Amino acid sequence: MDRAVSRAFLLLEALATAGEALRLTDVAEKAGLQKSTAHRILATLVELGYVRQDSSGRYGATLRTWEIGARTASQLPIKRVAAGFLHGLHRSIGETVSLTLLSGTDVLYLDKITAPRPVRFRTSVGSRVPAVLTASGKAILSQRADGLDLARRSAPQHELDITAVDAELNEARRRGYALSGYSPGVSSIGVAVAAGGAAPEAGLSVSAPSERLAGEIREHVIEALLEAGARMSEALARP
Amino acid sequence: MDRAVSRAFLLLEALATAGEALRLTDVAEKAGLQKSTAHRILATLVELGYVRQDSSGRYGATLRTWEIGARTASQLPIKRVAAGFLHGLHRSIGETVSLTLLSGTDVLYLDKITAPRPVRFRTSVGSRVPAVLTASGKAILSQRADGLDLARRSAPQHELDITAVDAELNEARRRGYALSGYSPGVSSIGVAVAAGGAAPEAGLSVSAPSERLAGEIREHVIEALLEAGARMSEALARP
DNA sequence: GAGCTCTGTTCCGTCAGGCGGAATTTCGTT
DNA sequence: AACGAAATTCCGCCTGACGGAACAGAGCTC
Repeated sequence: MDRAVSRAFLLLEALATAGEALRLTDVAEKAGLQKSTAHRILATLVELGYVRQDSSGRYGATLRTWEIGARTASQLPIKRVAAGFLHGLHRSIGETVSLTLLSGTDVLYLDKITAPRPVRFRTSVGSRVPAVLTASGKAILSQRADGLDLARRSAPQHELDITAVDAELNEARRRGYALSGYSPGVSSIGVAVAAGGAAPEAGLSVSAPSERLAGEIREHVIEALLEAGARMSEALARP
Repeated sequence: MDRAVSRAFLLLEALATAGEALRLTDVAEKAGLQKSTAHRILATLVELGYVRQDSSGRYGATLRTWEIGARTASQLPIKRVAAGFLHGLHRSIGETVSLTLLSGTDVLYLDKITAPRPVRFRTSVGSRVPAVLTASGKAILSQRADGLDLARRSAPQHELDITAVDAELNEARRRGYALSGYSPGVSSIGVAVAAGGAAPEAGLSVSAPSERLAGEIREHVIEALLEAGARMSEALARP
């Protein structure tokens, strides 16, 4: 366990999370390091191009991390395969559509096409949300043997009613899709995507202000999602 | 200069660039490290969650890097400001629109809304292209004092005709927009965006198959881009 | 503008821990 | 079972990371 390496990533995460440029003292404190240690490692990161120092001496993360991260993400087969389905859904529905990936007990927003009329809430690409709170997350959990366990372990601070969750997952499994409305006024509908009979890891979802997902539109959205989910699962199955 | 830190990033970049999982021997060679050194640092990265090892022992980058990079990118003011203009352009034009940022002599694709009818070429978000080869890059260079110098230093392998580039940049400065067609069959039109009279760093562009950017549509696109560029420059100027 | 304070930067003696060549284990192949 | 290639572990050497403290410098107060 190279200590300097793990400390470098501590610093990088501290800077990336901050959103604004930080003073050395603050970065050091946030990462729990001595000032001189933080200073030396930051100098290394600056030299490597991952961090830069503005004229007033403050440190901030550069886009370098984003660049190499984007390279990793763009090469994911699932993202390539999903692109066409996301476009198809977006075209036929006209609302925000997302691709999510199960990561531990959370769901990671991998890609997204936002509606022209923007939705109030903002889950940006790259963000993490407890799976049990999202529509696509619930759809994924509902089709996994360890689904209820994942739900229990995720979001403990949200004091879930686990029997209600169990019922909801059963219902979702039966119907093939799941709902969510943890953000007030915004509704989502999600389905799971699985590669060749394996436990599903990915999901597709549509989000919009609740009133725009009502009535017959809702039926249309559900139908489109179910079909996209099934087709995408097939597409993933063949190599 | 912490050696282990710089080596850790060498390894991470090697894995992110690879696209597929690599064997220890190959990663070590690609990064120019001893196998045992690479092994130790990779173990650290695995422990930190940036790398994972599949069942056959191969190493690959996880989405962790992408996650923290996305956090950095999503907090960029320029990206937030641009979102509305990108949507507006996309709605009125219906083709692929991009937001680029000058980074050294290159242009970085920061954001993008792709057309439903996809374009042949793929410059994905996060990719880097010599500024002088792109429409928005040329628009940016044309309005900078160091523009010609940046053009000369970028893409030396493309053996540019520098007098032709100079003429093109002058023309772009005069008109307010620049053109590109370095990818055969695909045309782009780009404009620069500058915050409050400073040298421009960002650009907006529209890309489409050449035949879809001809005739009166072309005039419409140019007009929309010029207006979006001007409005966005204003929006950036006020804090 | 002198004095004060708070911060970034540099220094340096100590010694933990990174280094890498080599030995060992594991795994896949014939 | 035997072989080869790769991954992993070992271990002695010694570099270079560590952090407390000293230094420099910007900004603020009175």
